[in-house]
Amino acid sequence: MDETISSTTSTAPVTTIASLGQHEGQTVTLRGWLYNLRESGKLLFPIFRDGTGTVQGIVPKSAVPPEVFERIKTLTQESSVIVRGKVRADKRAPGGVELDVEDLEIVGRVPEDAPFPISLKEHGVDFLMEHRHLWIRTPRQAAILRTRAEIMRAAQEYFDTHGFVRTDPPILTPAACEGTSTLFPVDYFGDEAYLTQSGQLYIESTAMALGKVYSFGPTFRAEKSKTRRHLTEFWMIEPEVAFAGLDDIMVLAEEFLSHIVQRVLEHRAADLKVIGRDATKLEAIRPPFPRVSYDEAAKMLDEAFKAGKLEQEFQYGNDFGSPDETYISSQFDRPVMIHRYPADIKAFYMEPDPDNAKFALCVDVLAPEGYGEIIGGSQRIDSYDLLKQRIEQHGLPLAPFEWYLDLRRYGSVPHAGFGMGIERAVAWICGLDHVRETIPFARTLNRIYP
RNA sequence: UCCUCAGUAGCUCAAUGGCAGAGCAUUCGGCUGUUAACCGAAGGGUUGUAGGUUCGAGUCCUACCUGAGGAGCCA
Repeated sequence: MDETISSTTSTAPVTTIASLGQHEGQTVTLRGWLYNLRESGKLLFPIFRDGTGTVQGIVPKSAVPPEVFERIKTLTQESSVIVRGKVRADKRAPGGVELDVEDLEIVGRVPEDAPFPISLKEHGVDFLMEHRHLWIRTPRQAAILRTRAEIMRAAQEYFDTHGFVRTDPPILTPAACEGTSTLFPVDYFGDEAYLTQSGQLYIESTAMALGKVYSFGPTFRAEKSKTRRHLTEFWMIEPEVAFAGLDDIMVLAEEFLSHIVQRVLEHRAADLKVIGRDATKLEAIRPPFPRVSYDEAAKMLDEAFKAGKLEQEFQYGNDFGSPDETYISSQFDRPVMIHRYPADIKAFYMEPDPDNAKFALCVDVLAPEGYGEIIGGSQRIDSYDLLKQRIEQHGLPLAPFEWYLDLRRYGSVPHAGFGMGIERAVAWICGLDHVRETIPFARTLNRIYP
């Protein structure tokens, strides 16, 4: 297919815009779309994009046949094209190179009376989300999606090279995992099933089979949350480790996050620049991360309130609110790990702190710059009796958890793990103000189109 | 679920209760180095919906719809 499409216009080798730097002085073929067209008299400046980047072409009227000049002059935004041209280094070009266009073939022409809806000027959120399928063509959105892919790749790479086996839990589940969040119900041949809100309970069982495991897939929350941090469908990567405690997974979390950030800095520096992300803030992301206990964090919030830096007084014993998290994370230049929350406000399966059973052996990792919680994890209860007791205390039925209790009947061991929300991590690493731009098609409270 | 804000041309926004406008996009014309190019011209409107107040409503009032930001809850 590619051969027939490119051969009609050009016999020059097909390449991508991102790799034009290696083709200086050569005549090449590009396949892509017209991003913008500027003109100055007998000079045309078409800007092409191909998914790897953008490059400006230059077309002097005297340099091409009249019909080619006219074809480019009347080209419409986002028409698809195959271009042949000579790569030339130019200091004026943002990417360092320009293309002296020799010939151009139109593959799919956008009609004048129905132009591409997304102009280079500003647009509102509603309009952009309604045209998300087209919005992702713009350089900034493409850069974000490439960075998301890099983050996902780096996350998997970390676990794959550290002895973890990927074991993905089911998406259709018979009951709530934690009994807290609101779930999406689906009809399962006449029975009610739910879309998973976390694969954790399942990977606890695969960890007992394989030692170190992780899962990576979509999760669903039907909460009516309407903020810059919430999606109803989001991706989570969750490691679970047998014979591990809270301290082990805190070390794991800081090394894991540092690896991801360093990979993005290595491989996606150009995209970070397009996005406008201050990379120096990311360069500080290396172990060790600060560790703050719930009690210490509560003290920080107390002092901040007294100093007038927080509007609302923190009530000891509660979970931190968004403004609280923002304040705490703003005190550090790298993610901060808050550990040992009160057991009452945490999930039923968390191991109590042996030093003080009021607290749970759990950790939340708050990203810097006010991005809030990106990781939540804990050591899991390994005692059969205690786990059973906790299920009952939380008013949950035992029957759906029998398989989960089996893990404590047959060779139970201390184990721990965490989950990282990919979209929040992407939002932080890219410096975005909303998670809706971190995923190709965001699912939010009020939007399921396109 | 609660609080706040917004809805006017395809898009982004103006318009003291008194003739509905600009920029971008589109079309036409000009310009040989433009960087969201620029300059000139043209076409483009049931002001979210339904009521109400008024001589007169885009503007004021009521209800509803839609969206956004935040709270709660969470990753």
